[in-house]
Amino acid sequence: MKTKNNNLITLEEFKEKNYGKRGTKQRDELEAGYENFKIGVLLHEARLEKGLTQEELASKTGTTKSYISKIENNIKEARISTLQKIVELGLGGKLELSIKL
Amino acid sequence: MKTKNNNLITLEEFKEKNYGKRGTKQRDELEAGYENFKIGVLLHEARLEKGLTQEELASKTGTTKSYISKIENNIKEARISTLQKIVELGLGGKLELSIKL
DNA sequence: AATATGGTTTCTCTAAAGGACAACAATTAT
DNA sequence: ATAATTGTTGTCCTTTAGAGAAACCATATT
Repeated sequence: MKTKNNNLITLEEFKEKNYGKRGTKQRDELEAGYENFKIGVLLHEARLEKGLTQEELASKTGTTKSYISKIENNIKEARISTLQKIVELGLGGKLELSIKL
Repeated sequence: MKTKNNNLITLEEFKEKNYGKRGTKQRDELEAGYENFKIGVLLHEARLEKGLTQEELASKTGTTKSYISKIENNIKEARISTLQKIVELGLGGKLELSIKL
């Protein structure tokens, strides 16, 4: 039996790693949804929920795990169309975008 | 008195022009929210609500009206960060993004 | 007819970013 | 210890965003 979620870090660990502990400015802004888009967190979260590795997600989408990693860590800003592809083909989900006035 | 909304085409006209009349495949997909993001429509709609011209929106954002036009017509795919800038600085709104699983 | 306004389209150009590949680090299992 | 799995990071090449300016079209106004 193939063990899943072996080395998958938790969302909390991920957030702390990238944005610091709760209580710090950056982290609070993230939780509140302010600041720049942290699409990486969204994607990371969604991937965890599906129990997929970066590699699995990548292969489903025709991209690479390194690229997935960079998106999740906000090192690269993926195109909307690319995000869409990843979310739909890779996660079977839907990317939603709206403008609040 | 400066007349506003002179030559602003309506959203319906805009959609019909770019995606065809209601009942056509492409247009129906648009209305249903499927297919690629029609972020252009969202932006166009938001701009109309604010009663701004492309030029006004452009100058507030430090970009050009030709660029705004291209985004609205899905000729260029704006970066998320750029969209954010336009929505926040230009329209005083907020760009929202989410992943639905 | 001419002028003004709003929008579309075409062109050129360059700095920036997308995205792939491979090597690397870190954790866990054997 | 070592091998396997997951994720990160450095390098590299190619594509494109986005600026800038211009011409063009449509509609409305004088």
